[in-house]
Amino acid sequence: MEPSRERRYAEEVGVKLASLGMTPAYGKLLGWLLICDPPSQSLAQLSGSLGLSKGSVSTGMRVLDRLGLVRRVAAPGTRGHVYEVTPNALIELGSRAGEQYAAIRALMERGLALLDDEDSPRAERLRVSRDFYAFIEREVPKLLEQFRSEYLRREGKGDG
Amino acid sequence: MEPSRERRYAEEVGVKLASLGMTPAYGKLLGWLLICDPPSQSLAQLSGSLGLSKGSVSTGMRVLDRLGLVRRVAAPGTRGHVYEVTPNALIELGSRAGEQYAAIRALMERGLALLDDEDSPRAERLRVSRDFYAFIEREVPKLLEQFRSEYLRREGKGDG
DNA sequence: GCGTTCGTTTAGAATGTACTGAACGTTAGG
DNA sequence: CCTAACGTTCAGTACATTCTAAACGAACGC
Repeated sequence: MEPSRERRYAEEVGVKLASLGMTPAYGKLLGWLLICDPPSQSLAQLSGSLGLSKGSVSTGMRVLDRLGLVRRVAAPGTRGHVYEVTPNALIELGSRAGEQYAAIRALMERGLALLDDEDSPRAERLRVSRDFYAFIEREVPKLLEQFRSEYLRREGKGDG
Repeated sequence: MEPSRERRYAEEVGVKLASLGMTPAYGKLLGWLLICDPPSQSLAQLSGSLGLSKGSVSTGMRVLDRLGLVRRVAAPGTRGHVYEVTPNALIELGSRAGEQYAAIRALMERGLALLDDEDSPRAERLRVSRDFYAFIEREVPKLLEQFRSEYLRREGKGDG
């Protein structure tokens, strides 16, 4: 049987997120939760729809949960839970990029400390890099805040 | 024999860049070129200093070259070439992040197209994400330009 | 024109990663 | 208490990646 368009979309998101450090299976889960109907699904549903083992779904959801991309909610009536993507999941994801920049800046500092003379021409390559990442590190949070106030606040949206 | 501080630094950079999609060996090469003395080194020197095979260094330098992080220069006198890191290597690297954002935005668009009604509440999660990445995609180039004019131009630096 | 040095390419080995499947708690209803 | 549904954990396997080593090509000095 041909996989559905929705299924293939989840697959694509999985591939993309894999290239960003997540595993394909976990990215697939996130992709599916972005478009699935109903938007909240149980472990069994996810496992079935995506052809993943219960184990993969279980650990996958835990990982996504700890990253703040997904959340468990108690399912009313039936026992057990149901998972759904958080409204700002991908914003959360994008915001995290800032940490990477900080790590690189730290590496540049360490490199400079290694050279005899931080002011020598030889140290130029490291100084420029450090200053660049320091700049990014400083500006990115401002950018995020700008988006929040210009967009989210204007539209009166929250993340529950 | 205990590895030198420089060698260990290269190693660290390798690990970090590996977490960003590069392979450890290639990241190691870049790390070494950031701090080594002399700053331009031959394939044989790199291979020896870092304990990598000639093959790894050869392909690694080609990859780094195509990414604009490193360049070959003809060595005067002796036959053969010599490699050095470009002054703005890590800036180049950081700037490339913008492409990732564009790819994610495209994915969000595709997701929206998959839903029956793009304006439905169900589509909210995707709309917000799309708008966020579009915002970032728009703002990041401005930020890079800002850095160039405020820092590089002020200091009168170029990348040859 | 040969020998030597420099660099590239590729097959293969070693290592690491992602996912499954099955065994194991846990909770709730009958 | 017993059974069944639900979820978690973990050992093992299949797969992919990374690096090496060795064969190969190209350029220069003699």
